[in-house]
Amino acid sequence: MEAAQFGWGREEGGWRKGPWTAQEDKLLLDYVRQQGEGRWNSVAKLTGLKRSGKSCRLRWVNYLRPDLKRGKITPQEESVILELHALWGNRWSTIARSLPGRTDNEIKNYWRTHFKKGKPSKNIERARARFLKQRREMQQNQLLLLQGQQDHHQQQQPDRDHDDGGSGREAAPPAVSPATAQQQHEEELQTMLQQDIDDLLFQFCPMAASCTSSSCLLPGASASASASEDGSSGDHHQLDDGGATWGWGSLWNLDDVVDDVHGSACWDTSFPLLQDQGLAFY
DNA sequence: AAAAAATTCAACCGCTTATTT
DNA sequence: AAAATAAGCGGTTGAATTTTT
Repeated sequence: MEAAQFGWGREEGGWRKGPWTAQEDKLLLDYVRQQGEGRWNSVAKLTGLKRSGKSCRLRWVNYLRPDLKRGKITPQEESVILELHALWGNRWSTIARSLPGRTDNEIKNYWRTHFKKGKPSKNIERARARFLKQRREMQQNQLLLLQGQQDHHQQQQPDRDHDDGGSGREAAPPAVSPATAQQQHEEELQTMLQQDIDDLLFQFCPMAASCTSSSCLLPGASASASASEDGSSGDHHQLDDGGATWGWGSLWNLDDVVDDVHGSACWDTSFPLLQDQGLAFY
C-alpha cells in the first residue's frame, strides 16, 4: 500500500514519519547491536536513517526489542492489568513493569479497547466473570483455611458453655443444635468474607466489583477515569459518591502508592493473582 | 458479495522529568 | 546554577484489518 499518498510515511523537517520499513528496522537493529540502547539521536548520524531519535527509541521499545512477547494478551495477563489498573490508574509504564515482554503502549491499547469506559462489551463481561471467579476461589480457600483453624481450636479447647456449671445464672437453652450452629457460623463467615471481598473489589476495582449497576460497572461514568488519568485530581480517598469517583488522592504520587501498599496488610488479600504469579511491583 | 461499522494497534504529539554540559 | 539535550510518559490519531449487516 502506498502510504505516502495519505501523507503517511512522509517526510517532515528532514525526518521520515509513519510506518517503518524492513530496511529501516535493520538499520536500527544494527545500530543497537553495535552501540547498545540509548543515544537515539545519534542513530541518524551513524546509520543515515532518516528518523528522529524519538521515533527510533519508540520503534525499539515497542517493536524491535528482542525480549518482547508477541501474541495476544493471556487471561492471566489481563487479570493482572485489571488489578494493577485498579490500583494505579493509567500508569501504563508502571503496569507494564509487572508484565514482562509487554509494552506500556500495548497495555494502554488493550485497556482502551477492552475496558474503556462507555464501552460495555462481551470482553468486559468475560473479564469480570474471570476476575470474580478468581475471587470466589480465593474466598473458598480462605474459608477452608479458617475452618481448619477453627476445628483445631475446638479440639484443643472444648466448648466453655458446658463448664460454667451451676453459676446460678439461668443457662439459655441452645437455640439450635451444634451442627446447625456450626452451619450458621459458616454462613455468617461466608457472608462476612463476601462482604469484605466485595468491599475490597469495589474499592480497588469498581469496574470489576460484583455490582450490577452501570455506574458501578463503569467507574468512568463521571470523573473517575479522568481523575486517575492525570493523577492530579483532588484529594479524595473515600468513595463518597457511590463509586462514581474513585481515586487515591495524594496517593497518586507513585512513590507514595508503592510505599503505602507495600506496607499495608491488605495487599495480600487484595491482589492475590499478582502474588500467585510472583509478580513484583517493580 | 459488498458496504458499513467496529476494532486493533503502530506511531505520532506534547509535555514532563532526568541527565549532561 | 542554568541551559540544553535526551529519555520517558500518557493521550490521541488514523490506516489496516476484522466483523457485522
